[in-house]
Amino acid sequence: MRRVTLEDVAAEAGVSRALVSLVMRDSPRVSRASRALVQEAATKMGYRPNLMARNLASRRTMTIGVLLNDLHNPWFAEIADGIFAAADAAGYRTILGSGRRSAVHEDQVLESFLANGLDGIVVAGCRLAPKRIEEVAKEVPLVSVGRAISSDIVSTVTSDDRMGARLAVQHLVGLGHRHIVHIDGGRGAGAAPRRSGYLAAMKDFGIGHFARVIPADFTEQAGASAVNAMLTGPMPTALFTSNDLLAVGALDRLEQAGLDVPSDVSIVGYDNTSLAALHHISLTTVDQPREQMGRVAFTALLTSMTSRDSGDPAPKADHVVMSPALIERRTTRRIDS
Amino acid sequence: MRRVTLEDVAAEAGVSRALVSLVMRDSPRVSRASRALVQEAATKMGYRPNLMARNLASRRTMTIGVLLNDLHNPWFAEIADGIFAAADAAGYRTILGSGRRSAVHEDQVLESFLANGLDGIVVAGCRLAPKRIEEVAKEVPLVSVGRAISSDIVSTVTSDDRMGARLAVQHLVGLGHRHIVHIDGGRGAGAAPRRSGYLAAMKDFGIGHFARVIPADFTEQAGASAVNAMLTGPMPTALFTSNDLLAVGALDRLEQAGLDVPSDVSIVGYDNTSLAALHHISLTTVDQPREQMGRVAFTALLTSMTSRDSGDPAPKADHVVMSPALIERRTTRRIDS
DNA sequence: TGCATTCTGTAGAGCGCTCTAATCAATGGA
DNA sequence: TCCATTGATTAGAGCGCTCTACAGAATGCA
Repeated sequence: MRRVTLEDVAAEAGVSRALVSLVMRDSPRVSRASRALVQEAATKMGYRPNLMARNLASRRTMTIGVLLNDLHNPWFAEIADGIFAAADAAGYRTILGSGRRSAVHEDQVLESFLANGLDGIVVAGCRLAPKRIEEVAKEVPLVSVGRAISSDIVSTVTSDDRMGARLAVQHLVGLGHRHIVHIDGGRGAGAAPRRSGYLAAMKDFGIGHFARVIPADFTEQAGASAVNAMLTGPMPTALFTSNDLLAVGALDRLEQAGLDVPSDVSIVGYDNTSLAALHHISLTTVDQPREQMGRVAFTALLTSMTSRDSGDPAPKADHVVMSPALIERRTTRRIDS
Repeated sequence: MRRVTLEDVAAEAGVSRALVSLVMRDSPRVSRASRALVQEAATKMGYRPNLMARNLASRRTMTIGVLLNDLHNPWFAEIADGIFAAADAAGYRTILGSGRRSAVHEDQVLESFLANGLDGIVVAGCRLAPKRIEEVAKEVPLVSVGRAISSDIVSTVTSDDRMGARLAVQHLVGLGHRHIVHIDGGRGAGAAPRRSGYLAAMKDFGIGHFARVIPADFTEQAGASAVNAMLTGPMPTALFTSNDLLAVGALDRLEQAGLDVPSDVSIVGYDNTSLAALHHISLTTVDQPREQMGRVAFTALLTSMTSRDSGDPAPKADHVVMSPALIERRTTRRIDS
């Protein structure tokens, strides 16, 4: 039950190995007749090219690796959708690795990608040190999506988180809110610019003195705790949280405390995950064009891969920043005055 | 900037290629002295074994492929967690492929796994025809998780969906409900046994005449529509939905119609996804031990892989069925009588 | 001391494919 | 008719590693 090889097909078809190889790769250099002959033999024998051998010999895999930081977060699934679409169109295979929210695992996955000689790598929401990411990028084209890295060898695709935060504040201010508190995302990807964007916007709208940041991280639990901490003092009229999970946690705790959202408190989340869209939650939030970000990330990677192929000097890394958009749902309301 | 190879390291260390190879594979057949010598040379030169070459030569990859039907569904992330844990412990690498909810993509991913010569494959919630899955299983050890397949070459790990449905009905009956309607999952994995389990349980509890199945599929939208359809007639006191998403959709539509859950209608979902656990939703649901299922799936795969290695006749496929458990939260309540 | 045994290390033939350069037949132009 | 050109095919040398002998040194035992 040995697997069928090129050689077997060649023997069956009565031609050379090289010719079979050419046929398998759709080379235009073979005659119609022999192409048909070989193809027939191949299908008859159930031949399937051995990619390990092919990759080894050709030194390319036509495969990219995508490192997702957390399989549990729908954000990554949507980024991946965009990458898939673009990679498919360009004839690249895609394999996924999960970082399991840990730098150690992320590193393992990258090592494995490298050892397998993949043509390119996309890291999504990667937590690894920028230095490490650059190291990898020296060996193989790499682009980072969702996490900004200032480097001229790794391209990045992000959305403008400062701007997103501003949109959130602007929306709330437009509804008459002044007392707007930010629940922070700690070390999560994008949390820092969202925080600073919030602070800047508050100041710009002349309500900087109301600004207040409650430390937390990207979990529902943290959102609930943050609200808990606020419950003792005077309640703000609005909350802007660094992601949707925080918002949901906050929402829950508020209602538990007998406060109504949005009558008593308005909430704006961030990410527009499928969670926010659930009618039962219906969270006003800030959207990033995730699928598009994935697509653009692949495009950037492709540029880098092809220029490396053609031996050009490494092209200057590209840093694409997308625009976020406010999605208004049912957790925000004009303030009763 | 050529990558450093075994040969380079051997030259640097002044030993043979074979010795370096042995050191890289931690063979006990090398002396302390030469091991140290080689390792030093390797790290100095930044050597990293080329897995394509290694796999080609050794005819094993120490890597398994995991095909996830849908990256957007948290169910898969949790199954994957279990597989990761077990595979790590056994020293296997794991790569992921997404089926993107389509049989075509699933097939592509499997083809790619095969062509890459992976040692084994786990398919999770795979929608491909059983016949096709068996075909693949003939070439490489394969186990299916979350989807039952009656075959004696592909092992399966599932949870007892009929039993899960019975638990749901039993819980509701225990709370005094009789008029319990089932919102169906259509062709989704597990939907059929849940439906038949529901029907059987209703009959067993002597309330078969109340049984009613509303056709739908595994989406929030379908849950809402199903409730919509019910709104015209007399409302049941309880709903058992084929998954959590359906439950959330139903929940939303009910509240929109002015009915309170659980005061007016109780709801039991299925899957115990993270969604159900959100405090804001707090759905009573049926849990499957997903992580454990993933772990067991890998174990079954490992059995199959090792016996294939040692040339034993293919072992009889194993069909593990796990027990579901009812998770009581806040969407069910004793009926007011 | 002699011989079997164990321990280390190495040569060299692949693994299944690609790729360059060469071969050979057919074609066309002068 | 001859030679350059084109088109189709092939030989053969790798790609970077593993693995099966096998060789030589060191050890044990009688």
